[in-house]
Amino acid sequence: MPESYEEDIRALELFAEMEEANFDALMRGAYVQNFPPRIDLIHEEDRPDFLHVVLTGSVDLYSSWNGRESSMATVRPISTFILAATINDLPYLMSARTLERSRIVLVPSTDVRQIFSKDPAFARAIVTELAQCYRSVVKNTKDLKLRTSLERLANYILRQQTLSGSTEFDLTMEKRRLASFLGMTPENLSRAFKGLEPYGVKVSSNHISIVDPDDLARFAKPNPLIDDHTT
Amino acid sequence: MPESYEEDIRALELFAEMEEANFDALMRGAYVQNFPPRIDLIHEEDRPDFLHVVLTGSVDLYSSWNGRESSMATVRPISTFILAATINDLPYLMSARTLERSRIVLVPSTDVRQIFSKDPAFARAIVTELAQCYRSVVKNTKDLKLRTSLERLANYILRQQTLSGSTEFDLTMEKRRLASFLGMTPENLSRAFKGLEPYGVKVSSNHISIVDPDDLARFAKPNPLIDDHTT
DNA sequence: AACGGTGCTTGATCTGGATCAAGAAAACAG
DNA sequence: CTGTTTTCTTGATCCAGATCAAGCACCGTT
Repeated sequence: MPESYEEDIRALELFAEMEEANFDALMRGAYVQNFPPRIDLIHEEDRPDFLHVVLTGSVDLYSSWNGRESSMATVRPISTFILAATINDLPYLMSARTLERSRIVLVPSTDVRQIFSKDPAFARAIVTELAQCYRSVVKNTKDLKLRTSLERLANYILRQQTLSGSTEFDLTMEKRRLASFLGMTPENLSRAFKGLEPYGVKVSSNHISIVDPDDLARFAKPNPLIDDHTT
Repeated sequence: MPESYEEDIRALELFAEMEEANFDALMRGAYVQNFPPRIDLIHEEDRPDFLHVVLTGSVDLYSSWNGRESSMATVRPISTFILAATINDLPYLMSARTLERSRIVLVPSTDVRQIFSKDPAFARAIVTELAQCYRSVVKNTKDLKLRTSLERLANYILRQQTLSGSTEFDLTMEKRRLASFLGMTPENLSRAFKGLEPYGVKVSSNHISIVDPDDLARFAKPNPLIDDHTT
């Protein structure tokens, strides 16, 4: 197993502070795999045999019920999913599929649980991570329950602007997935983009440019307790 | 500080396995308080000075944005809120108010964080609790994104039936709050109850009776990955 | 270059759910 | 008990967003 990606994993907050010996033990049981696009990695209801770490590419977390499907989140390098199921050894609540060609590390769940119980620094990191995940989902719920679809899109665009650090950027996912993530249909997303034109949002293909961010913000009314996903 | 409620708290999974000395230290800094109905306990954006434990009564967790408000969850005895903010020392994402007269224990957050870092059993329990909270919110999101309001109500009724262990039970919250919790207006909740009559749901005031649970289940299609809040 | 496939857009229509308004029923205070 | 307030219900109307249908743009394949 090449040293290279182990360093990347070690750099993750989740693994940064743990004992060297324990980290090595975790990595000993782990292995890397390359997946083509659109491959189902895990499925709702499965047992969490592995903790997954995305090294490159991207992964879609989605859920289904009664023939309907909804995109819940996107996992980008370098981060893990789905920790909560692994830790409590309970069935996955979401399915995961690669969006593009992806390199993914698989760490046996039993190893994670075992080392969790003997490495306090690792335990501390897991708690921080879980609390963060929890807070993210709460923010997402507030977004869904308190805002209209137009407001959700406006705030999504402002968040992407912050992430990219520029008033011009490319969408990081295809529009049909964005629609599902925001809880709307592709048709309505198309119309919603049009609906934001009066606030200075220009869209061509997957390129977005914001004429006047303040103008857009006056409509979107972004709020750190919903939109700041770093805390 | 009377022994009585300390035993109740000790019985909580979160505190059950920790060292006696550490539990005592936690309780030494804690104090109990009685609150009348409809008192705001904490407010979004506040710093988490205390971990709250509900001994009696009930507490509504809700959120606001842009003049709108939505009920997110109800906390019933004996359980805690809001752990995630306390642990990571980050602002609350939700506000909390008493629904009825309630006895609540306040445990200083600094004590919780300090003892968390030196008591492995306590750390383990916190992880389990956080993972459970996380999974609950994910289930709630799936409920919201994958189901119509009528389906959400039908499944809510089936969940309450399971909890009460009977096909007849009383609603545990007023209808306007239930509506908000389910993501609909009070007017529409009223109509939704009517809409479930064909499936054998009878409502009079806050008393519900289900004529044929199987009939209702055929419509509601309950799913453990959304509706079973014990895992 | 022609092709099929897929995603995106646009228009027309439909519907679930929100809003507005008013009356009925409870809950509460004096 | 009585008047007041709040919740719940019902009806009428309105609107956001879903669905249906068709055309268009893009992209990799052969």
